[in-house]
Amino acid sequence: MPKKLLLIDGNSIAFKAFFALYQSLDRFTNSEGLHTSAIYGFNRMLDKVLAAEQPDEALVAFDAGKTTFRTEKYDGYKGGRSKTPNELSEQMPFIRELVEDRGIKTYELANYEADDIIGTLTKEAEDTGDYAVTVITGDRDLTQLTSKMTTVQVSKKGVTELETYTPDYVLEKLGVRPDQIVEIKGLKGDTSDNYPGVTKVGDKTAQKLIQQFGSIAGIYDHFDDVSGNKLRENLLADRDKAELARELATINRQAPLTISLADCKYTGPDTPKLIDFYERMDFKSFLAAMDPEAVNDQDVYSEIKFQQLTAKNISELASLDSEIELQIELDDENYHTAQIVGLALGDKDHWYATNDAELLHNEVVVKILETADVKKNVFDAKKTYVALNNLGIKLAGVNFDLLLASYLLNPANNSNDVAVVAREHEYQNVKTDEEVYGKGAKRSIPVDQPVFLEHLVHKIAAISNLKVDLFADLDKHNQTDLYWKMELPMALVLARMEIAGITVKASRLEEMGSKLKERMAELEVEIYRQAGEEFNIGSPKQLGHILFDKLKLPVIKKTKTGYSTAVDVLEKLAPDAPIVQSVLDYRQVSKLLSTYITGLLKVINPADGKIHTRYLQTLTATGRLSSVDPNLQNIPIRSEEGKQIRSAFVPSQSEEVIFSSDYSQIELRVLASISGDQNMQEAFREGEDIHAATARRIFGLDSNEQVTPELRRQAKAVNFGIVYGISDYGLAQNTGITRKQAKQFIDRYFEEYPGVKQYVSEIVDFAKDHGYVETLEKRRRYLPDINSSNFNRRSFAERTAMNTPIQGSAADIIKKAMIKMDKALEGYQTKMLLQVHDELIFEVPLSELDEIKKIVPQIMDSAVKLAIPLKVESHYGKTWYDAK
DNA sequence: ATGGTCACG
DNA sequence: ACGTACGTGACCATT
Repeated sequence: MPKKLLLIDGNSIAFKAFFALYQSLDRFTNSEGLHTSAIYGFNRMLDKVLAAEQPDEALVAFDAGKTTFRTEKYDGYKGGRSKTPNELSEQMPFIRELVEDRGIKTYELANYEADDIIGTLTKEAEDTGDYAVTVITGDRDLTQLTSKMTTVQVSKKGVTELETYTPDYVLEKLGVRPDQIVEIKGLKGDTSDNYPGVTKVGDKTAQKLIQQFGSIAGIYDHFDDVSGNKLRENLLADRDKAELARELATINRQAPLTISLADCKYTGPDTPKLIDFYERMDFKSFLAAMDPEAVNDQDVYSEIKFQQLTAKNISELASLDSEIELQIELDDENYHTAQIVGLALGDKDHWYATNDAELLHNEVVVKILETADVKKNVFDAKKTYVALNNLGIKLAGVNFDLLLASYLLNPANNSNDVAVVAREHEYQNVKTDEEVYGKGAKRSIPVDQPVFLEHLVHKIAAISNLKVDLFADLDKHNQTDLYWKMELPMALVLARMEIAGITVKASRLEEMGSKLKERMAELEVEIYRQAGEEFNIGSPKQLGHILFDKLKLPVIKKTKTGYSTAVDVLEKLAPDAPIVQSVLDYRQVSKLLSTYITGLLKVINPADGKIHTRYLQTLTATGRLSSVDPNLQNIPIRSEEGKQIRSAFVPSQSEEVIFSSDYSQIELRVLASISGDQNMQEAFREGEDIHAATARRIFGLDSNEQVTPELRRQAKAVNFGIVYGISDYGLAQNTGITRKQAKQFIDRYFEEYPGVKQYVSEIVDFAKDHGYVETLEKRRRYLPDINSSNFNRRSFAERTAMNTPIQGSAADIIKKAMIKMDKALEGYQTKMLLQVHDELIFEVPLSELDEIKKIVPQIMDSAVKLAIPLKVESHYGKTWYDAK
């Protein structure tokens, strides 16, 4: 039996694998943001080939670098190729590691390509005699190595699909012998490697010539026999090119290798290393194939023993550990109004579940829940607090919140489904709610079925299993304080605010609503009159038809689906046609009516006349909160008509006021502080108007010169632009100046604020090196696109790298303030009700007003110590509208 | 379900 | 040359 030798062209297979999976590039990333598509494809190929070949010796050859003996011969060799995408090059070191962990030798040699290494080794094998050689490549050129002893397999689409070349197959497919392939290539050249052959000679002519003459030398030896004048002319003119091309195409089979076949023993995988590698790459299917036992424990949905909790066995709970897992199951997302439909709790050895919510009132259960010394591990602490509070139970002792921890580790892992989060962290033994309850209209909770209780138990088991790992990961990220001192206490503070709710006067909204309805009817008539027909004004499609087809107004912007009718477009058209202004007015009124009048009226709780929003603590990428059902963070303020909505937001008691404090310019202060820019810090320290100060600087005004409102406006836009991650295009778009002017402004800005310039470039570098950015309090955001070869994705990631530490640190600051505030307000009747990113809103009894006026700004000011002071402004009044 | 629009910081 | 300002949620029309 001849020995089996397997030789693989590493670079070309990596390329093929990468582009085969290019569509799914985003699906193949590990938890650290590394792309893994080519690694994955490469490994699929290895699996298949190793199984098929069972080689005695194996080697994967790689290209050593850009310059080789071929580039010395011909400058342009492989010139004009676009750069290897970063998403691929970042994977190359891992492919080598993979290959070695699988027990296969890797090799590269300066000045030579992988082809030449493979060619030289096949020669050694053939000279030795007793070998069967298989070459795996993505490059057809290697088929020239085909011989009796050597087969070449070229990957087709999908990488694992291989086309096998034997000498017979080469002859059948290309019409020439393997050793003549270089002759063909000499004649026709190679566009992908960027070298020319003979003019006007392609596949067909080259094949005919070589079949007739055997080689390029043969053509010129018997030149008289060549037919066709034009062809003869070209052959004569391009003889040098043909000979050079032949040389370039020829694989060097005498490369000065420092290894030989004896060094290429295939040893099989180093199993522990390979398992570790698969784990780092998040390759679950490969892992499962390697180590089915480890997987059976974890990766398959398996039974968990539990008891149904009943009035009879409920006393057993008293003997549970001092640390338990707890899941309260609700019938609706909105935990303020939802009903409890199930409950699971227990410790590692004893799980209990029930669909009888009444059992929550049992004194044994209440005692456990309200005792802080019994630690609770949950999924979504805030939800759990509120749901239990609805029953009058004050949950205490929350320890681990799987949702919160997962969000802090990576804010992209923020699903509100236990199973989705658990799977992110490699724990599989739990199903999603959708898998158990169904989705959409079919969703129903099988309250009377064992599957339901089983599902709940699997949830708490997941929480229990992930606790140690996630705490360890938080520690690795230096996020222990972020979790314990900021986010976990925050959950309770937010729960209190949501439960408190804000009183909204329905009568006031209704009164405004009827006026708006009248106004809308008037505008409707007016618009129909000007359009000459009736149509649905709320339909961008129909409106576009009226404005641009019927009335022939100029088209300024298009959307994917048709004409854009967005405000900035309509504002440009308004001077030309009165109908446009009417449409703008109609839009404003209709927005107020549907979102803020009807919308808010729908969510006033009839029991207490209040609105209870839900803050989503684990949603945003930056660490901000968001607010839903309803969103109370976007109540109108910019237009007077809209601002009136705020007059319906009132204190819950008479003799109280709405009190509001906001951070002034918090994001720019954060920027001044983290960038260390002395000029910007000075402006803040001197208490200057930052936009005016910026205008002075970038427009070079003397200290006694007035900053005009226009200059201030422009400077303000630049300040905003910096915070958003500036680009000249974006700034121009937003301010209506030219892109060139925008660029000048930005350049001037960076000259005047050199610290900011340095910060911007350093933070982007940091992101490129680490794959993430951090806020003041170590909140982290991963930026998988930061090294993308796609300009758009990369640019977006770069802007995000600049913006996230600013926006996120501002979010950290107000969160800290809120936690301190909650403590400071103990013993007061004053209640913190709302948070709107840089603003806190309270209801304050008049009797406490004087004190609150001092306490609130003092706490907000001292939330963190920055290089420059924070500034807080406060207002109050009878309604939210009047707190200005 | 998705896209357009518009409300907020 | 590429074609964008950062972060959100609700409503409506359309598919």
